[in-house]
Amino acid sequence: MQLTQKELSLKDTLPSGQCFRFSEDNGTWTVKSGVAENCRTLRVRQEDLSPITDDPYWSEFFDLETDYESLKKDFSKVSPLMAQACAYAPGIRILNQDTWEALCGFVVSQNNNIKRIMGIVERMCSFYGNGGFPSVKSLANAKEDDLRSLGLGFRAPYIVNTARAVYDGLIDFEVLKNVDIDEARGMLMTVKGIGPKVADCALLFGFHRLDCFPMDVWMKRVMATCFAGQDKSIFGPCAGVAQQYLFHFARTSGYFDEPDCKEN
DNA sequence: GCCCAGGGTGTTT
DNA sequence: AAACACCATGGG
Repeated sequence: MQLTQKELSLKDTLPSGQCFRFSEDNGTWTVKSGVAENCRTLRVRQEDLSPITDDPYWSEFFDLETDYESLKKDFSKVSPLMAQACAYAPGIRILNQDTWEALCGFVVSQNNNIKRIMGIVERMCSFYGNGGFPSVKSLANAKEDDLRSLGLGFRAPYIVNTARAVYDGLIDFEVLKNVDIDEARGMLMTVKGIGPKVADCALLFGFHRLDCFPMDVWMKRVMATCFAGQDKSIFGPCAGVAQQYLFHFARTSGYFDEPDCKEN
């Protein structure tokens, strides 16, 4: 399979707040995914994406099966701003990540910034995962003080709660994958420390539920400013994909620095 | 010093 | 149900 930068942009996809274990050095990207001994490492450059196209695991990770050209075409009809967001970074894709890693990572993300999230996750991987992401069991048995020493702060008990809920079977990924989206959301939110935003991010990036539409501070800004009185339904059944284009555009383009953009 | 960050919980109106 | 304080921590 041939891929162009328009179809997959590493620089627009990896640092767009979906995943927290990647780095870039002189054009070479390193991505890690998965728990402990099953952790995989990808090294790839934009000029040669064959390490992704030749490997089924990474092809799925970067969601190569979904037709993003078709989605962007439909999104662009919604409004000029949506069209602008699609054109701004057309190579964004929704990552299909390890479920547990995504869920846990977005518990870390709350009231936090992406740079610091990445540092915390990296320290968690060193401390508990021998370089891979910490297993459910290791975090279910973790001491809160250890987690606080890694920088988790008030999120420390939330991590333990989440891990225990999964370890004890209260949260069952196989069940969550097969139930209605609102039910899945509700089940995740029974954990103290998982609210609507974290649940939506986990479902979008860890369960590949493309209709989930996480509303963080940036998306609240976008919707209030440019889609007042409307909701995710205007973007159709894959609204979560539109959300990622809007999120990345809002956060990196500077467009929303001075809110004079009502009519778009 | 202040405000913010891919928020959530608990309490007060 | 909507508004608010509070939560740890580092960067601007």
